Amino acid sequence: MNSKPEKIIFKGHIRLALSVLGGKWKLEILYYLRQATLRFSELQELMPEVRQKVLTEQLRELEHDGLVTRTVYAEVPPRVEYGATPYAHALLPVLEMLCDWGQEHEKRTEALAAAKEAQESR
Amino acid sequence: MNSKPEKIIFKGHIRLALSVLGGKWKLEILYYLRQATLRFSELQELMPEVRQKVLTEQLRELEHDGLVTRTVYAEVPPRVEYGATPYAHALLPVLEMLCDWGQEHEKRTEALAAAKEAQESR
DNA sequence: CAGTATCCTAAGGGATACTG
DNA sequence: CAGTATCCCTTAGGATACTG
Repeated sequence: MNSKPEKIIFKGHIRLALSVLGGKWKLEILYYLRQATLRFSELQELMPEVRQKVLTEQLRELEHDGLVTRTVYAEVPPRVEYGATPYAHALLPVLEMLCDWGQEHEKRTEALAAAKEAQESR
Repeated sequence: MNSKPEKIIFKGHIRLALSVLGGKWKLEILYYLRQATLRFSELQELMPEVRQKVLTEQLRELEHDGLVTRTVYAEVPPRVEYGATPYAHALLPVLEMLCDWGQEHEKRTEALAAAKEAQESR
């Protein structure tokens, strides 16, 4: 058996992950679905900048990739609820880290900008 | 002070992170630079599918966002080395998790496909 | 070696309108 | 309510060629 401790990351795996998560709003959707199922309209309210069409598309793709569940209630008016699957939940820590990093990055960028300004007004 | 334990993720932070890491090859580049600095040509060999122009662009953007360092050695022929900054290193755990997840996802997808086939030949 | 300079294509989304 | 159906447009990234 190959017991090489070397960490081998197959390019394919990053690429695969990116292909699934690459949509502009997918991570955000998953984040909103992390704890509760939400109706389509609730997601829309949370993300007003996203067009219905696009939101639907992204949800369909996430569903296809097994990250969200879609439950249709045969009522009038129709009700559709979206939830996160276990596979999506496995992604949450990643999301949180990404977010923390984004926060750090923001701080850093601001600090840099401030420093630059100070230098320019010198 | 606001001691609300509630986890607030500002949309902006995911979006910010995505805007920095969104390039098609950026995560992969960062991965290759995780341990050692590499020359431009070495990166090219590692990622033959990426055109020079694109590789250059992605590197420039990463540099601009403070994720990679670019060192030019005034030699003939020119030598340029790229390295990862501490900010990039803070991202490595995320990368690894993403990768692991990609691997899981692959397995799952294969399992699903196999199951489907079995059912169809029934 | 490590780039720029052009040109071009594909596709992910955006905007608006219509419907079961 | 929760979608489809169109049309359109930007832009990231690909292909090829040229240079300090």
